[in-house]
Amino acid sequence: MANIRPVRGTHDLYGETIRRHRHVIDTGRDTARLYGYEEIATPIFEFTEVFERSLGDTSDVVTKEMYTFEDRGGDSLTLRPENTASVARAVISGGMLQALPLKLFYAGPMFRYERPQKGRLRQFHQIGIELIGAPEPEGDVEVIAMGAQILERLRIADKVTLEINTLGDPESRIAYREQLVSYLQDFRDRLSEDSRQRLERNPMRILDSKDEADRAIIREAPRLEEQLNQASLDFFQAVKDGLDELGIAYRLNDHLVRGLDYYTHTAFEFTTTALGAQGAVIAGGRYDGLVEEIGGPPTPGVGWAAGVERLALLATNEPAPPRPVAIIPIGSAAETEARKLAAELRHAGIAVELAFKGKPGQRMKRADRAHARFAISLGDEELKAGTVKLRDLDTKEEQTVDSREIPALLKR
RNA sequence: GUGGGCGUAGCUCAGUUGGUUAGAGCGCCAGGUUGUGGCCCUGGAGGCCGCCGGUUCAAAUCCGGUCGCUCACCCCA
Repeated sequence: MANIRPVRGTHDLYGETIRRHRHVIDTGRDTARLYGYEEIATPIFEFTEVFERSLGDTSDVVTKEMYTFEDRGGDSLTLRPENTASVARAVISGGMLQALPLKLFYAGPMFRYERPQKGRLRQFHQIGIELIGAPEPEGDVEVIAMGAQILERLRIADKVTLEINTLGDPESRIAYREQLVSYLQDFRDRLSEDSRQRLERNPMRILDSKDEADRAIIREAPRLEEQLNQASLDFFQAVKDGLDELGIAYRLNDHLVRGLDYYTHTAFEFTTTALGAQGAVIAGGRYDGLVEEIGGPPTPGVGWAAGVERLALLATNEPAPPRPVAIIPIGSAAETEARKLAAELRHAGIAVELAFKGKPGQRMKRADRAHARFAISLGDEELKAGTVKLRDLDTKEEQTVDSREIPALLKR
């Protein structure tokens, strides 16, 4: 029996789990609507090049986490590990850059070849937004505010902390990186093995190392904020002021970094301590160099992605599903009438639970299990009189009513 | 890729120093109740004890391997 199973790191979603999942996505989508963001759905796979160019060929995602395969035509394709690159590609492909700024929302599955653990899967789901073509810090603020509002609406804002940092503009960041590398070179032998590799590939990541020895070295390292030019400082200040205006609390974290060159200015994460080792539930930042990197004109952008599974693990108080009405025919003559009534109610927008078979007692039990609010029963007597019995399953009150009144009665 | 924990019914789990037909609770199906649910009672279905091999008169139990799940590292949502 254990022979047939889903692929490692993938899950079937049903019942309670998918209800929570849907709740997260619906909340995100509706909140995006409030901010004027339009939904976009891109394919779940792209030419491999799209991700290689956008994520950089040294990043972990590209070097060991992509689901890459060759199709029958010999093209190298990759299941999307994240959606920002796809959206940027779509925006270029579709000529959408003519009308900036673009405000986009997406939801869908992403794929990374990793060992699964709590809050981490091979197929997982993200919702996200991208604000493309807005260079202003007000854009960063809007995007962060939307994330905060989604957390509020999910009623998990109290479990999550917003952390922000700035990487500065390209000039500041490049200057800092050189300074950091030259500092760290002196401690090369004392760095952890992981960090020695990061020194080549992604030195800013070392700032976020969990290794004790690394941390000691980092404490004395030059600070990015000391390298920021005035434009970068002004930008970051504007973002912070904007958050303050909206009453959005945040914590500065100067170890919060992004590795790739096209990331600029703001980096932020909404993190929690409630999900084991996976702290980030929403993560994003400004990526002013990305669109150009994958072949479009220089175009600024800012956005974030949120892990649906992670949010769903936190948002355990999703609303109860709406309760249907059960129809219970008694005797074969009533079956036809029951089906007609069910059709009528369903066309009136009322959810109906109608069992295909069973004795009245069994059907009543089924109604109960479907959490029906009312049970409508009808047998020979009712057929003759043109009535049905309407039973309130919570109070057990039962009344005989004219069957023509039913839709109106239930609509209330 | 590396390390820890765990694999017995759909689910949560018992199962003594190896010893007959492997159990419970919940859930499921049916009956008690041929026109009325939740509670109760009775009965039933459902297990290659993850898989392969070894030790033994005898293995769910001991040993080896393997597969899977899970948590953690790296990295990330």
